[in-house]
Amino acid sequence: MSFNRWRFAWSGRPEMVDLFSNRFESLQGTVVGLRYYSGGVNPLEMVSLVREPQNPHDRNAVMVANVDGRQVGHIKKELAAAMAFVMDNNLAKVEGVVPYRTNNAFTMPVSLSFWGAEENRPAFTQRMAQHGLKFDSKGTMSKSEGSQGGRATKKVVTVPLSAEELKNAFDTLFDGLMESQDGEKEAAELVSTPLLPHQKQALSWMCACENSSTLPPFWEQRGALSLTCFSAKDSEGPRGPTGRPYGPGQNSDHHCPDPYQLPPREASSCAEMFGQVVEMSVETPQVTVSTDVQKKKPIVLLEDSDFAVALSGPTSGPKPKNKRSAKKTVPQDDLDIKLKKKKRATKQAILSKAAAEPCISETTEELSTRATLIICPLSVLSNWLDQLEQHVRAAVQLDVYLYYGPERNRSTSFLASQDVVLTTYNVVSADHANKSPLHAVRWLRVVLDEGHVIRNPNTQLERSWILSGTPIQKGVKDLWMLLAFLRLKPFHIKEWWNRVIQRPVTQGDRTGLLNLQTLVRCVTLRRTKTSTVNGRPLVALPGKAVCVERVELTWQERHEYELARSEGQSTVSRYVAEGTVLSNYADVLAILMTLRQLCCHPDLVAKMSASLSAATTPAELRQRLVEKLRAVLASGSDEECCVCLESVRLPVITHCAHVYCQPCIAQVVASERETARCPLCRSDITVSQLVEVPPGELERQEDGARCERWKTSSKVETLLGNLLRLRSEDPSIKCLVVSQFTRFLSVLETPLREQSFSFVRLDGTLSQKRRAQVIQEFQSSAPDSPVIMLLSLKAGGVGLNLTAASRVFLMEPAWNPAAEEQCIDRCLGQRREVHVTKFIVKDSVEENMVKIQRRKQDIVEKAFGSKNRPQDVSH
DNA sequence: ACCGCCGGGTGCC
DNA sequence: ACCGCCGGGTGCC
Repeated sequence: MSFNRWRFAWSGRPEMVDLFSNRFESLQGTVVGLRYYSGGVNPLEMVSLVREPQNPHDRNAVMVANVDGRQVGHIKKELAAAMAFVMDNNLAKVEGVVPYRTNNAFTMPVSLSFWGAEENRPAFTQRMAQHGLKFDSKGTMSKSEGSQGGRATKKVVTVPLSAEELKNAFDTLFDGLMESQDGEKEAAELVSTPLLPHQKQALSWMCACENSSTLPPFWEQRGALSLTCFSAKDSEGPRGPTGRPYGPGQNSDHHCPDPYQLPPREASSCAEMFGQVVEMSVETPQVTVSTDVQKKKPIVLLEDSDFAVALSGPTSGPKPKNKRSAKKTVPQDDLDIKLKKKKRATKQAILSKAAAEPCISETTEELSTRATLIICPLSVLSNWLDQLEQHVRAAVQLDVYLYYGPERNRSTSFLASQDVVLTTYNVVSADHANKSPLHAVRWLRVVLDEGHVIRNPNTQLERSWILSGTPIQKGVKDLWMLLAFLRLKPFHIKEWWNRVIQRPVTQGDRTGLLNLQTLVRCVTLRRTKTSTVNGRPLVALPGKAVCVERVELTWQERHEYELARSEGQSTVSRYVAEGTVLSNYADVLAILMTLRQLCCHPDLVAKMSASLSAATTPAELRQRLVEKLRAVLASGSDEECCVCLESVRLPVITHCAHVYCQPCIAQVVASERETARCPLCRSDITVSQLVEVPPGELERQEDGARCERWKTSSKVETLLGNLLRLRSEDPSIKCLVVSQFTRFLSVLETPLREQSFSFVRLDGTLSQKRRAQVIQEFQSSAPDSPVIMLLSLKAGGVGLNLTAASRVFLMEPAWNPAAEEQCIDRCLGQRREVHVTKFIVKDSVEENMVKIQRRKQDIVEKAFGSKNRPQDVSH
């Protein structure tokens, strides 16, 4: 995972579970009443503690449940009385682990840990003391209850992970998966395209996932791993109604499940706990971006074998509608799902054989089907259709329905009769408001493409897969969403996720990290473009020929450029002499920006007033800052916020003239206790001093620029020459013209129109809908379809697929070579070679861009290092 | 539960 | 016999 993506995962606060993060105390208690309940617990397993305020026997009752949610017993009443107060008043959260089992069939010990906000500690301690539970300074409980306390609390001393170690662990979290899978499975007959070895492997793995009734190693080895805290199965099975039934006054509080109401469990409930993630392509950590950026190649395999029969269980309802083996395989070669490639993209799929939820299935009347539902972003819909079309044998009648558009067929029986139903996230959520037929069908399988976008996982599924290139965008918490969707027991319950993964990981606990790694390794398949199978690369990419075309400035352009350069150079020299380069970094960047813009077109340069230090009054300073900020924005450049390393959103500028996203810098300020400092130059900053651009000003700037008479530039002419030549050679060739400066794209529109080129423009300002339209137009092979796309480097988002282009013109070098690389990859259809032309102005800043880029990265990393290591905050 | 606790039966040795 | 002791009934909250 990339540096930036994991940023919050180890920077603490933002991902902190909640306020319940300080361990107050641990004590040993007793679980009683075991003989009345069926929930089993093995030694060292975790249990959850649930208040039962409605319990007719004791309003203080605290119920104990195992990982499966089955009731184990109750906390002994004296202790329950103390816990009830603590829990009801939110003084602390309680977690239980059963340390060992006695040979006593009626009670068991439970080790309780209390977690709460520090300010609640006194109230907590006092209350516990009132109930005769006192804690000494060592944090062990003295008095009552704990006659065997010594055995229970084995304090494990761990050295917390450093931020660096955590980061490395995250970076490699998805590495090395599926190293030793050696099974292969051929595609079904209906697939016309032969599978590559790694596809057969993945297919074999996926089938195994869907069919398997045995536990993945994760569960089997739980004793050896530190994930010892789970009961994979009810080892004792349901005890049946041998105990006394609930009395007549029993109320049906659903927090208190009545074991006698539940249908008997399948012999092996562990079969339900099962899930897999397939990761499809890889990224290199941004920190180590180098020239040999890894190739990315998304892969998707779907396979539907005849396991429906094998899997039929009590809740599955009617099974296969016929014996036609509808198998679908989409070889990766052409499946060109373009991901939300932020810095680099990773593609993953997650599968789970969803649990048969007894309590839910009785409430809904749903139509079971053997159909597969595929949900994806709109932009890749056509990809799926294409791929199905392309790889399914023509003679086979595969019912694929596109559930999209106002006329879509909402009949549940119709949908259930399909083999594949394709739809988009937007349709699902729009439908959801009403009564969605999608939710009324019990799909055999659901596939979420770009699944990291899911919010509310409520579908009922037999088995589900998630494909995602960016399973984690902000932090580990993102994974929870996916696990929840998959019903990956027990982690779909927030409590277990928090206890086992989230809190330990955010607190730098090695065990937590190990748990996370184990979990991920067990449920994910990762495929990267550089993955090898039997020592051979998975994919041979078609080449891309990159050539650099040097651009000579005209005499007049050179004159203007040199003026700006010498002025900038003297400014920088002065900063160097003063040793203030760092604190004037924004100025340095601005100077470089101006030079870069001059290399493209003089109109890109925003007029800027003199240095900030010339400002005397606060109002004047503010005005200067606004101008500076506006200049940065108006250029349409890809200025990055160095907190999130993304393009700046909601830009604000500090008094030290550094530009950040408003939320990012606000968070920095909030997280530093005393005085907050600018991550770039360490000047003191406060939120109130942050300056935003007054709304509306940006537009005015743009309008003003447009009034002037259009003029050309050397770079524009060079591009135009290329385009005209191409058109004369082959008028159907499609080109991408890529720039970081949206204003440059605007400049280019004029000559393109003059020369009657048919073109479209794609930049960050387009709505998602319009964007999809533009892409579709450009991808069309109709004779009058556009042959040129003006593309802003940063416009890339989910599913940008521009395979129609065979030529790419990069108008200027980017700070971040990976961004260029990605942009090029987007149009790499696997069919033909792509020609890439980079324009570089001779004897200019552009030639030094790569070096400058490195230096900038250094500074950003330093800024980070000091921010993320608390002990360094004071220098 | 091979416990603790309760409460009835019982009562020199 | 206003006790001790015995032994059966009993058992989460």
